[in-house]
Amino acid sequence: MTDGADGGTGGAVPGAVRVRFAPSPSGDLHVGNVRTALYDWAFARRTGGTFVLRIEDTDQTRVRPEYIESALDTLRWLGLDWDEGPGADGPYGPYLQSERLPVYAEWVSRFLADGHAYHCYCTPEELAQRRAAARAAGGPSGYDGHCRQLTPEQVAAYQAEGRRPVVRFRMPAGSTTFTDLVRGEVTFDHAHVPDFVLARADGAPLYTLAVAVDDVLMEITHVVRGDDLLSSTPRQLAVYRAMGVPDERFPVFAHLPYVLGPDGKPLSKRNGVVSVSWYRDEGFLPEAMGNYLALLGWSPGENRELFTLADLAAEFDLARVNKNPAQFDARKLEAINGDKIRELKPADFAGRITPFLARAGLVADPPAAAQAELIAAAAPLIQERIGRLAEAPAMLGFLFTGEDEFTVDSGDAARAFNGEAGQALAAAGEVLAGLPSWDTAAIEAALREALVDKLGLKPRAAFGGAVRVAVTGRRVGPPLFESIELLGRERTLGRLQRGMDLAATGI
RNA sequence: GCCCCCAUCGUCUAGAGGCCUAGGACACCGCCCUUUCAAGGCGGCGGCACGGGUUCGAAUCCCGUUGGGGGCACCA
Repeated sequence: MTDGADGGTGGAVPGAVRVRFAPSPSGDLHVGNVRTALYDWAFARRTGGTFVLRIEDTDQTRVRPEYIESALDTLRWLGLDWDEGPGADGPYGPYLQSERLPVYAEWVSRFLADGHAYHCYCTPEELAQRRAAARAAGGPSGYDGHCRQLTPEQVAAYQAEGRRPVVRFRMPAGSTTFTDLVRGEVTFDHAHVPDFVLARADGAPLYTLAVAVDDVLMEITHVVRGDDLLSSTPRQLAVYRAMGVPDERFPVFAHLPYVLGPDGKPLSKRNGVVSVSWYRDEGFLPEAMGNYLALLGWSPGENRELFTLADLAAEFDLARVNKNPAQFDARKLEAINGDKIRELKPADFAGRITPFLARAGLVADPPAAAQAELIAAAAPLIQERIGRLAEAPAMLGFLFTGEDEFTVDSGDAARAFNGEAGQALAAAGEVLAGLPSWDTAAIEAALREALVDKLGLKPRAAFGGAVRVAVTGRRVGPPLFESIELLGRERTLGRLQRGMDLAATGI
């Protein structure tokens, strides 16, 4: 089907490839869905093809409209732009299956007319009963073809009972073999591919119909999707044939291995946090999420792990996709996130933590000019100290908190305000009060002389203990001297005094 | 039960018969650096699921076992 000279998986004819990502909006996109979207996108970009986004919202009982918007949001956030789809009209739209119902209805009646499909009057109870019996007998337990050749009398009888029929596809005998770009050659005997339902009794089309019809009509050339759909592939191929599509024009399939939850079990709501939007809210960068997810089943080789979306678009190759499932590991994600955070230009980083500071109520939204200035000055102090943007408020809160609201962490205070704390705080206050120039170097020199040289404190105790807790409220935070400079003399002295009071009263 | 898929350190992976006494990353543990915490540097721990073949030679090929996953829906 690709007539390019190399004919390989990574070098199809530019412009000829059409790949689609087809989420069902019945929940937030989880890391597995997004990994699939990422590979779809990367494959399209790598081959110079078209990336199509199609929303599979045929099941009105499970679909929620708000999930469509959140899915689009998540893809945009990651930087996965689509060439056709919602908000990007193309020649094959509409791209919401719920807006394509007449198309499916048309194919249902054609299949009914030409014998590729038939009405099935079996009730769910009857099916369940026969399924159980078939399984007990040790055979395949799919639909048994009960309604394949109903006589007009039988049909009349069922209708007289008030039964409403579903439409089933008449799966031909034989077997299906296809070459999966990830799995290799796969064969299914049709004894295990039962006649499946195309449309419900009320006429609503099912995935089995819509997916095949749309892939054909939208001229999709590559179906790159999750492994869970591998065994449904023979059904799609059979529908293509029924539609009259010649074999050589069938899309090529590539089934991606599962992404498992942190516990090694399949993803589900009960299985840890796997919603991508949750990670966005926690301060993971889209760059990190994209990089990490790409690594779940693919590798650029040569021990390289850090790369950009652009790199992925240039290098992604389905032939290098692993066959085995990958377990999601939030710690590795956070490690990569830390790397990506440190790669940011300081101004960029400041801009990224700002929304988190605003959400925490530390600055206005948008920040006042003075606040923005302070953010810009303070951001570099924590850029290599946090793994998630959401950690910024705790690290910088002391700078943005008014003196009447400022509090000291009681646990940290208990550990820091001991023995010589009062003495150290007093010495620090004294030397800082008379410091001629207020800058980091001068502050450091003065505190070193007062606390280390004169009081004999170890640097660790002098700068990691009482003074730090009194000034910043916590034992962990940005470097002390820079923090004091940014805080200013007046506020610093006030906090040292409060620290002395606390130390004296034994908190 | 029947069918299909998968199998390298705890996790993600490199590895496409000799380059492997299996490399990297995360995590973990030491040490160094150091104003807390990080970051960074150095080192350590740790794996080819098992059993048969094929081959001069197997993590790499074949078969089986075991284990895991998926399907057998009027979900996708």
